[in-house]
Amino acid sequence: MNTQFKKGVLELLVLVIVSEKDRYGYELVEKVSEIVDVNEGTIYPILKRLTNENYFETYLEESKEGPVRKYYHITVSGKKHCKSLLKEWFLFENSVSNFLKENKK
Amino acid sequence: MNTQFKKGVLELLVLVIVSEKDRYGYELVEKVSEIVDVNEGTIYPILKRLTNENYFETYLEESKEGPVRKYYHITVSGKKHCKSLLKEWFLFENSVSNFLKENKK
DNA sequence: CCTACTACTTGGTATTGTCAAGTACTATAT
DNA sequence: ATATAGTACTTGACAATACCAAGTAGTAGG
Repeated sequence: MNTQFKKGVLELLVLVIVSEKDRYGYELVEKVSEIVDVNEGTIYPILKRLTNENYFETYLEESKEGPVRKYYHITVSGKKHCKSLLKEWFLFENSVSNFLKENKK
Repeated sequence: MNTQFKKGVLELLVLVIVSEKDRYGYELVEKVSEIVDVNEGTIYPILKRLTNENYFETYLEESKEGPVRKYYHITVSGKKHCKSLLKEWFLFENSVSNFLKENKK
């Protein structure tokens, strides 16, 4: 799958998934992978970035199946950011796909 | 508009526009701008790249309204590339948008 | 001859994804 | 007890692509 298409979109997917409920990194990698192929080394930096930008807050929780998990919780600012990214994505996607569909004819 | 969303998509738009008929650079900048905001300095490097990869052939033609125009013509290999990128885009776009729409509920 | 529009080029920068390797914990089987 | 597999996270070097700004140059109109 074209790597470039994912740029920016992975951030949006992560935001939406964490919006739904708190998640830990490894879980996010799996969730996102169900939608598009993605690498661990891609998701963790996104989480770090979004946390630095105050879109996420984190806390630790022990697990019986392995090492401690770092959970991500979306902040108010994160929700706003998510909403505005969502809007932008649909605007973008619509204008691109409409153009492409028209030009296919 | 989110810069990152455009990554890879601009190449696809350029390929589709040139598929329809031969175009020169400046014209392409205008055409693409109708779909998504874009910079001159972004389109020209794409054209150079696609030409280097033998997806385009070029020829010069004089113009009455300004300097000589460099026209881009799509090659057989370019058409193939365009088709496969189109497929990838729709696969990608569909799985992302479907997920986002479901998660909005 | 000055300005605007057309047309293309180039160089430096920022962002983001990939790959590969490494650390470390738990559970299960040998 | 130890080797393996699965879970969980981190890091660093690298590649691709978009942006901005500036520069070159031709044509047309005031």
